[in-house]
Amino acid sequence: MCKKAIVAMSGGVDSSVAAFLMKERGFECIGATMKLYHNEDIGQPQGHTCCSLEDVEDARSVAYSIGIPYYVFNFSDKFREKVMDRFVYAYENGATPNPCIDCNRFLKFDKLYLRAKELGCDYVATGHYARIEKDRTSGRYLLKKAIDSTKDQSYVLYSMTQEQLAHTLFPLGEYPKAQVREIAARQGFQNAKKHDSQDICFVPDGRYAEFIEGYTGKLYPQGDLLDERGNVIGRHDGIIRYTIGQRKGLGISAAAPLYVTKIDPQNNTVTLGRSEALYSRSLTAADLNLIAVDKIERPLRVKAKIRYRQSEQWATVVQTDTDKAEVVFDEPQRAVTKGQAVVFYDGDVVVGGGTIQ
RNA sequence: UGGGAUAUAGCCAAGCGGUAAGGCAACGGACUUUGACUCCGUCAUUCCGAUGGUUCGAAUCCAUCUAUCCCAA
Repeated sequence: MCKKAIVAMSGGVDSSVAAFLMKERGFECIGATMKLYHNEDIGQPQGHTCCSLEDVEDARSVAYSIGIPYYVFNFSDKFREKVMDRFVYAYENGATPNPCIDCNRFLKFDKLYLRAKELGCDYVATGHYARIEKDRTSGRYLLKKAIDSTKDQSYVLYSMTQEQLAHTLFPLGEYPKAQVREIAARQGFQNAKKHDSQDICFVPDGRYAEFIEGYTGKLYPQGDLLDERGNVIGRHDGIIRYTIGQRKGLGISAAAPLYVTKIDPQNNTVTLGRSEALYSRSLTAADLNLIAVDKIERPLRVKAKIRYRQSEQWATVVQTDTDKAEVVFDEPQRAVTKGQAVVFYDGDVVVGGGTIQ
């Protein structure tokens, strides 16, 4: 008998084509959109968010046209707890979160996966650009980069467990983006020309600091802007508005551009320095998740990424605890930022990753 | 009410008689399924503290005024 899968459908092109491909491959599919938040909660009366009414209608339309049942699941409580609250907490503590990673970890491959099981499904399928393969020798499921390297999303999936990988399918992993759009157009999907999403889904205008203030009802007080020696050189507009390596919006005129080099939530200060002051050679990763191996037995040579869009850099990883690792780069890296993810690669294979401390 | 110096865009600053460099900041755009970085573009046309003067022509020379700084009292 054929396998059964839930396809996460956001209303966008990618997940629509993913659903189509799943159906083509003979899976018994259920289309599902996760209702992650209510627009009132994020101060958006309407508009382009990843689960707006408009998106739900796009997803429903596609599901109907390919002939699969379609549901909307209300996961807003979980999303609030595991994505938005953590997002706010990170900024309040001087870190810079990546909510997409949390959404994958706690919603798509946890909450949605559990729901899939309840509905008798064997798999969760999504429109991510990445590949999953089973390694014959180790018996482990491997997470690999997408064929289309320009769209590869393996970075935001590093937290996936073996069980999750065993029950997840990424039908787009083998396709270039252009071909995905062609398929959508050929199938006559109404969202075939819809623009690629960007920004944080629950902060569609990109003004995340305003979101945090609206969400928490708090105001984040101004504080001192410090130079490298600790001298006060200006005022900042609240610690949540800054991230390591940031140049814009500091308002301080100097001989050379200044960048944020340190954020101190205890003293409510932000330190500025020159570009050269931003480089560091090592970092500590927490929340370590390993995919290709069970444990890093000895110092491992990898290529590592410390942010979503960055070329990989040679590094050596030493596991120091079950969920911790030390990473030393061959070359100093610019703006290593607390809260962002570091992901280790061996060629196309994701070895694992963690959260930068 | 002594002597000296400086006054150019939000900040720093070039310019030394021929019709306002550059950097920083700011703003706009590109890039981008996180925040950044980066890249591209814009940014002194009642004009160079004010008022007069010299000159074909002045931010550039001269005079006066104003402001600020330094030294001496």
